[in-house]
Amino acid sequence: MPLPRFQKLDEPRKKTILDAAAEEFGERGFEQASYNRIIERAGISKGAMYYYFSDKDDLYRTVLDHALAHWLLQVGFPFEADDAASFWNACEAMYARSLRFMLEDPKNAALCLSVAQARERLEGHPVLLMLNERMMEWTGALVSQGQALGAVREDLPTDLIVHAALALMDAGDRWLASHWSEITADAVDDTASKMVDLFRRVGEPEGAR
Amino acid sequence: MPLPRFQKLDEPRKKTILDAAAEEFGERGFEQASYNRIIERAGISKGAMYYYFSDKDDLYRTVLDHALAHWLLQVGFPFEADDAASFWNACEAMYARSLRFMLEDPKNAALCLSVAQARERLEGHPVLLMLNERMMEWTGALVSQGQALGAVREDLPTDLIVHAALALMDAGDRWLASHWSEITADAVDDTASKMVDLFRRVGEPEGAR
DNA sequence: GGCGGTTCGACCGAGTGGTCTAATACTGGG
DNA sequence: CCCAGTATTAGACCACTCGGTCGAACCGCC
Repeated sequence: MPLPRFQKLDEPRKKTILDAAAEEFGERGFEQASYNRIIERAGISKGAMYYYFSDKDDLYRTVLDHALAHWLLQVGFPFEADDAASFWNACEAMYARSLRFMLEDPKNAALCLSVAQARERLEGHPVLLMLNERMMEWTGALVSQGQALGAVREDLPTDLIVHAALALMDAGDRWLASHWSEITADAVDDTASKMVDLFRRVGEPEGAR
Repeated sequence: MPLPRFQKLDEPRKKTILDAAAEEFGERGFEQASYNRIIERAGISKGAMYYYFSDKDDLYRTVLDHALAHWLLQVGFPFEADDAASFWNACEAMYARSLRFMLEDPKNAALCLSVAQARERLEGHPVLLMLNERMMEWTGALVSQGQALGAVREDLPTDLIVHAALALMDAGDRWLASHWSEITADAVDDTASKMVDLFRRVGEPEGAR
């Protein structure tokens, strides 16, 4: 919710500002990020910045909104499954999309990771907590769908499965990050397949294979 | 590495100071923690604090050292395994100890979680990074032991397994934290068993059961 | 009295998020 | 073409917190 004036800005200017903010917030998180430094990075004056955003909070929300929108667009869809096998295939495809997203847009990737961090710390900026809750609901829905298709076990609390799934996802991201240079673009599908196998092991009903 | 004078303080005074610091650092992490606030909490003057610790960094290291020492003592040992089955049993016992540690000493638990956080963010205070590296080496050794006993698969990169294991552990802690009130002391073993089953699913060789 | 170890808190410079005024750029109407 | 009035920009300034310093005071002891 930037002040409406911001929307009227020409595209490159908007991008410059949002990019600078995304970098700073991504690198340091909300608290540690310096509004002054963002202003400096964006090559804009303080007055101008406060003319477009009411405060640091406002800018943060705007930047996160953008990143999340990108993520949903690029990763979340399509997801179509009508039996257990196609469910796991769809997961694999989605995971591969997620990897590509991280690879090609590290700036937004860092922001998305900060959402995961809020989950890990159980605290953080209210906006992070809210996004994280949405993320968990979204994952919960996915798990339920899997259960309905017989792809996911039902003998554990759903929220435990959700936590485990998200944790594995983060672990994968982290492992990927520490092997960044070795991951060529066409190794993505292979990696996704390996990772989703871990998800299956955790999530599949006993003796499903 | 507090200044040697600190060691000569009487026990309750030391405890007051370290507790205050552990709380603040545990709640907010190194950067966000306020040295001034710790001083206030400890009910001590600034001059006295700087008389015992050379700076914020020094205090942080000291506090983390204490917490880690406690953890190792209470959780790390004993761990004895001479075949696949006893390996997983030992894991279960260790996980149960870890749960008890978290339950009965939330102050230190929060500090230990901040180490996990450094892993998740791939950055943080140098001391956190170092501790985290030690933690990963330690887990890596555990995985190797498991592999030697045929309890852990060898078809994945070791460090991926380590990342996955630590992630599942954190997920368990988090899930536990959000069900804090429901966990009675004697439910610990049951929970540990459930959780280690997840570890087994991820870590065991194909078709081991 | 004087000495060393200890405690105190005023003070410092740097950096924070945020405000405000004055100057500038841009607009449409006469 | 000029001018009034609005939209935009610049950056000095504000109060505050931060980690850290320092000289004075205090205390028990010889």
